[in-house]
Amino acid sequence: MDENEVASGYHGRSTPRMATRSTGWLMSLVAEAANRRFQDALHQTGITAHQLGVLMALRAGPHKQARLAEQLGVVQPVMVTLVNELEQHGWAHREPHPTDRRAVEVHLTEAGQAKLSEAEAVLKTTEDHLFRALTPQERATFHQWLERMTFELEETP
Amino acid sequence: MDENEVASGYHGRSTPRMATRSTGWLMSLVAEAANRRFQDALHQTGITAHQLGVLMALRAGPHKQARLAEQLGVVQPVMVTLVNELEQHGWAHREPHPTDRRAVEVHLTEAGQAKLSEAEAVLKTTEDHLFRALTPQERATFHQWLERMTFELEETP
DNA sequence: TATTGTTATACTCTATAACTATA
DNA sequence: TATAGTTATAGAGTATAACAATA
Repeated sequence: MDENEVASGYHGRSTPRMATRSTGWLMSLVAEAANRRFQDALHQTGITAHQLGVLMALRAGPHKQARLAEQLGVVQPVMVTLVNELEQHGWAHREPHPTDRRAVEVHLTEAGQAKLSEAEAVLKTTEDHLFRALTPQERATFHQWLERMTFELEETP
Repeated sequence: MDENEVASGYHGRSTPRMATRSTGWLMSLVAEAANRRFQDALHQTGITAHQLGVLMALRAGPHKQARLAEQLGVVQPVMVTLVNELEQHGWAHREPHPTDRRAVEVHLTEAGQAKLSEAEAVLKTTEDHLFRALTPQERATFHQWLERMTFELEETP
């Protein structure tokens, strides 16, 4: 990244210390590093972020595949692959839908629940490490500010 | 996104208000929205984030293509395409390297400088709008905390 | 022998189309 | 007519291989 870089949605690999770093650029940089760590941490448990997203949705109860795709913001063909993967790992399984014979109902298995707990524990550890530069109070304030920003983002796109 | 989602590097499209949102997940969410806005803003000026990154690097002076690729963290074939695009727009041009006959030297043109200024102005506006939920003081503190986090991230990967 | 630029190729992710079956 | 699931296909973005010219 060059010396006069500002927020651009683009991040180079090398990040020498420099004078001008806009807040938005910094945030993207940190978030990118965070996502990388989260994904690495998940990788060690053998699950992907997408797969984990499905397991999280399934914790609320069985879902139709189409509902899962809708909730997670992916198209149906992607969800087919995801549920296939979950079934191969034994973390979820398909059952015929009780009332709609077109649909399948995706269920969370016990192994899936265990993997879910494992993944979330790993993510919590990763997150604590990520925010270790902030005191608990600072981190709470940081969280509040992010909440405010998302609120505004949702109100006025 | 489901109700019990935590930081995972994955973000669904729909984001209903829910109880548990980890700080890391929130930050990724906001950063993702930020990047989307930055890219949309850039799109209106007709430049991509990657192209802008190259122009920013070129502001410090002419560069070899290989150095540009290195600095921006892309492989050389990608940089070939990027410089081609920049030349087509007239924002940069290749010249033979004065001492190394293998290399080309990429120069920023006046049109490139103008586009650079235009893009940065648009990004500044976008960023101000993005952080409008924070007071100037809060934003300054937010910035400091991010700086601290990046410092720690660089120290202990 | 290593580096520069380039082209060609492969791979990953995601998006779209098309099809069957049910509603 | 619309929806659910699936398969096949296409596209964007990125990574790798191979090459010629030069260091």
